[in-house]
Amino acid sequence: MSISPKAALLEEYALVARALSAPARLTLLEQIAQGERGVEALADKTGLTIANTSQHLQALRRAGLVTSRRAGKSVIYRLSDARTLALMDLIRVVAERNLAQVERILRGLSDGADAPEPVSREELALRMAEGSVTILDVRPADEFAMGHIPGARNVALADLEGIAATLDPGTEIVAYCRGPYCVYAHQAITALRKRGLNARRLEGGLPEWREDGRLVTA
Amino acid sequence: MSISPKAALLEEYALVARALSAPARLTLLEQIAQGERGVEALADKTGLTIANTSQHLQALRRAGLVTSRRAGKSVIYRLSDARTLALMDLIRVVAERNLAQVERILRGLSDGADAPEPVSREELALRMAEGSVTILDVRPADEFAMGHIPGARNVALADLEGIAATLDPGTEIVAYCRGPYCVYAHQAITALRKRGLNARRLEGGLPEWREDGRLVTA
DNA sequence: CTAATATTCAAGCTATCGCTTGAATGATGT
DNA sequence: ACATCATTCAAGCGATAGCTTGAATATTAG
Repeated sequence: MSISPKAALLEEYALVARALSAPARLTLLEQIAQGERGVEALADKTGLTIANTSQHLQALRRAGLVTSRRAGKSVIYRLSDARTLALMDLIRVVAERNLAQVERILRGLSDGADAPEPVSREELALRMAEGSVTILDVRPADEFAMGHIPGARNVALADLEGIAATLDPGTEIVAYCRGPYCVYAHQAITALRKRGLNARRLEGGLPEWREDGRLVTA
Repeated sequence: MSISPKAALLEEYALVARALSAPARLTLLEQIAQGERGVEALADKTGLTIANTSQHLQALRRAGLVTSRRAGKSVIYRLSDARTLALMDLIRVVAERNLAQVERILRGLSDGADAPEPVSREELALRMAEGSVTILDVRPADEFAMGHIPGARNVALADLEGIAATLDPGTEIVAYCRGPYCVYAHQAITALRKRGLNARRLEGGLPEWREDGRLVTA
């Protein structure tokens, strides 16, 4: 009565894909990618209830995408390894290349302004060495506090309008946020470019930067 | 009333993942990876009903994983591009590394025999140039007929027992099948090694070999 | 040991999924 | 136009997913 090994394998592979098939779990993964966190913190960040968050996290754990450990009263979840990020990114790439709807949404984020190609992490590292670039971190302050690209300035999207005037139009600006799923950087770039500033988006976000083994200051 | 762009994007990404979350669709993708095919052929190969197959194929198309074109009365489906294969493979890798259950199933396929590391496609290409290797294609004859690695010999799993005696124990044997989801090659290796033959599995299968831009003879 | 806190479990509800069946649509050849 | 063949559509069914609510289970503090 045992099912075939092939069917059993496919069931397991499907389990991994299924874990990535709910938007709520994708946002959870995006948050966990910023750094390990407990259930309550993740629930706060994502707006899900605690119980719901716990259930989603267990689904992610069953699929091998995250691991958990106890720390006192809390249970801390973290990504299993870099492959989880790679998988999320590949899904994003497939969606961007093949789904017209994604194209449309991303174009909508630019809101008429031209959206230049993102800056690669390598290029940014070079520019940083030259000191010829201003880096904006457009994530919430608490995430910034948990780690950010050295020299980056933390600016909430809401404060961007006020800050824009203080930025040098001559220096190139590079903005980043949580990662490839995050739209803050897109929106920041659009706002800055409308003001005539030379702003581009960083490819990926902090998790990818960190994954490259580059320096992150707490 | 419009939902946020972020939520809309996540919905699209989730759609891609969801397409990969049903075993039936994974087997369909594996078949399509062998070469483009019509609905009826895919239904035959997978054992699904025609209508069911058609519905799954449409889900895959909506997710951008496959494309279709009309050819006379038939509708031919094919993979959108190499990224679909890459995505399937990354899911497999994540499952193999992180899920104990997968480990167990794969070990079960070796059935007590030692399972050596698979042969990389590069290594096989070198060995082929030297002529120091026997290549076995353990897929069904009709798939073999649609394309195979040059010089490969097509052997059904059922006939393997009879063939084994005719194989030179001195020459290394490399077996392959449809791709990383296919278990025929695993089983073939196990059977051959039990007979004392020096057999290893090719990494990936024909689609991956083809994707590397290597020669495939019809 | 008891209280407080963080997480998980369990039950229930609605929406969706995967599959089947039977009818409708599209393209081709006579 | 008609018949034929391949595919898609539409309706229906049982099973499952995602969310909520309320209770149960660790773990630490007092």
